[in-house]
Amino acid sequence: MFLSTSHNKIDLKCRVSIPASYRLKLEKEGEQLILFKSLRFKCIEGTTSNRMQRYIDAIDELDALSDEAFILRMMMADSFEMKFDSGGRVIIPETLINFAQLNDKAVFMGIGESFYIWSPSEYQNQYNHSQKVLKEKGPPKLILSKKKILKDIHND
Amino acid sequence: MFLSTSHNKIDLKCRVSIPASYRLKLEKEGEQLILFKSLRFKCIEGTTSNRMQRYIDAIDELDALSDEAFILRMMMADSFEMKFDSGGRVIIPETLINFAQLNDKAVFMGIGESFYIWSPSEYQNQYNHSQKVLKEKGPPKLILSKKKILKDIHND
DNA sequence: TGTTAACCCATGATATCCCATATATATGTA
DNA sequence: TACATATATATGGGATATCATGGGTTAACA
Repeated sequence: MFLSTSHNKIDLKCRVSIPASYRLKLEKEGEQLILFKSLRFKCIEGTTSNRMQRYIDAIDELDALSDEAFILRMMMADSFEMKFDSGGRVIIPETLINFAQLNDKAVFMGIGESFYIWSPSEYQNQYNHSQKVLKEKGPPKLILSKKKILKDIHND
Repeated sequence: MFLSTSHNKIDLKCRVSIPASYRLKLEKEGEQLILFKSLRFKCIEGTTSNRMQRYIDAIDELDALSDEAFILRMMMADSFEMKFDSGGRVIIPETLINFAQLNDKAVFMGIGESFYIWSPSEYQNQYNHSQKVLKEKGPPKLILSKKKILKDIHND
């Protein structure tokens, strides 16, 4: 799983080190790393080629003119397969840099089957927001029920 | 998989570079590149010879006189097997250039098992549409088949 | 003989590779 | 605990290969 948070530097060549623990997961599973524009947030999302393949398979099962198919195709078009250099870095495509408004710092946030790459300021916004919700509404309930899990996956 | 988007130039000889990552996929799988008129959009569709073979096989499964079979045969008739030059370019057949109304620019849009070649303006339409849908309806919910999701939960 | 595809080589921009160094984490020792 | 050493990770920069593109020359063919 992709877990933990780390703040890494983006150098002048748009290179950034992917956290070693993320790399290890990919390596163990023999997976490629895919980066794409998040459908929900102003951030980059990273996941395995295997998981991306499942989205691709889903396209074939949809009506090609449906709204879902349009969005999924655009998601694929905004996806990139990453290659690591010997130091475990990747070059983040310009499209994604612009989309997530990244400068010289990237915040990696592991969320299980995928991870997010935020600009420090967007990350702070999201963090503050979640703290606020936590304070107002209390911790989420029923987090392990099957219903909730299905709902989460569908919203994913 | 075919992923990512790139804007390449069509020169005076109707040559255009196929994105290197697409070529790599074809090469790794020992596949030829097939281009044909999209059945649904004003664009060229590209895929592997293997996938095209599956379309052909599908015809045999259908009632020979059905509309579906007819449409698939029409698709075959306007399909072209591409040859690469030493620089990774192909010459796009005039029929396809006209069909997709291409001029001096081609937008390659990878969508997994295949890719589209759009004129910049048609691509922009497609992009705008998907952004509009995303904004109005939010990310698609039922994108992964239920069978797979249940299987994944049990495997977790 | 004219048209067009196939082949060849050139070039600027950029990604990839390689090696060096800095920082962080872990391990060992007093 | 304090400090030193070792190992893993993150970062910097220069050399080299690759990519997208342009243009010319030869080969195929009607």
